[in-house]
Amino acid sequence: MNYWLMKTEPDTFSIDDLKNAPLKTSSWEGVRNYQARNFMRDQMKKGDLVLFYHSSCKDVGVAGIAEVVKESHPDLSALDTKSPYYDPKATIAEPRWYMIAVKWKQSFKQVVSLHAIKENPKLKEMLITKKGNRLSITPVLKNDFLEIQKMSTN
DNA sequence: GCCAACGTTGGC
DNA sequence: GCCAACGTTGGC
Repeated sequence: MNYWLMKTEPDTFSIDDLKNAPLKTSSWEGVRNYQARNFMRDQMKKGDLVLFYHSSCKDVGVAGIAEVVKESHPDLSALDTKSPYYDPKATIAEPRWYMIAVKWKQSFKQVVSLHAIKENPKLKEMLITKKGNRLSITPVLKNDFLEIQKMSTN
C-alpha cells in the first residue's frame, strides 16, 4: 500500500465537498500535468491513502484523509468543450488524461498547516515543504503520513 | 532538439 | 495582488 498527497483548492473542491458527495466518493478530474497523471494512471491503487491538501486559500495545509477506491480511468472532462478542463487534443480513442476516485475517510478537526509541517524536522523530506514544488500529486512516505495524522490530534 | 516566451501554480 | 518557480508550447 502506498501513500499520497493530493492538492486541491477548497474553493473548487474541498474535503467537505468530498464528504458531502454521493457515497462520499469523487473522481479526481482536471489534472492536466503529465507527472501527476502518471501517478494516477500507473501507481495509485485501491486502498492507498491520501493526504487531502488545501492550497491557495486561507488555511493552507492537510485537511484530512481519503482513500483510493477506483483505479485509473479516462478523465472525460477533457472531451467536454464546456468544462474548464477541456483539452482539444484529447479524444475517445486517446483520452490523454486519466484519473482515480477517492473516498472520504476523515476530516481533521484542525488543518495541519503547511507552516507546522515545515516546522517539523521529521517532515523535512516532504515534497510539499520544498520551494517551488507545484506538483499536485506527490508520493508520501508512510512515516510522514503517520506523523501528519499524529499532528492532527494535538 | 533547443530555448525564449508564455501561462499557471501557489505561498505569502 | 505580487511574483518566483515551474511546465508547456512553438518557431527556428
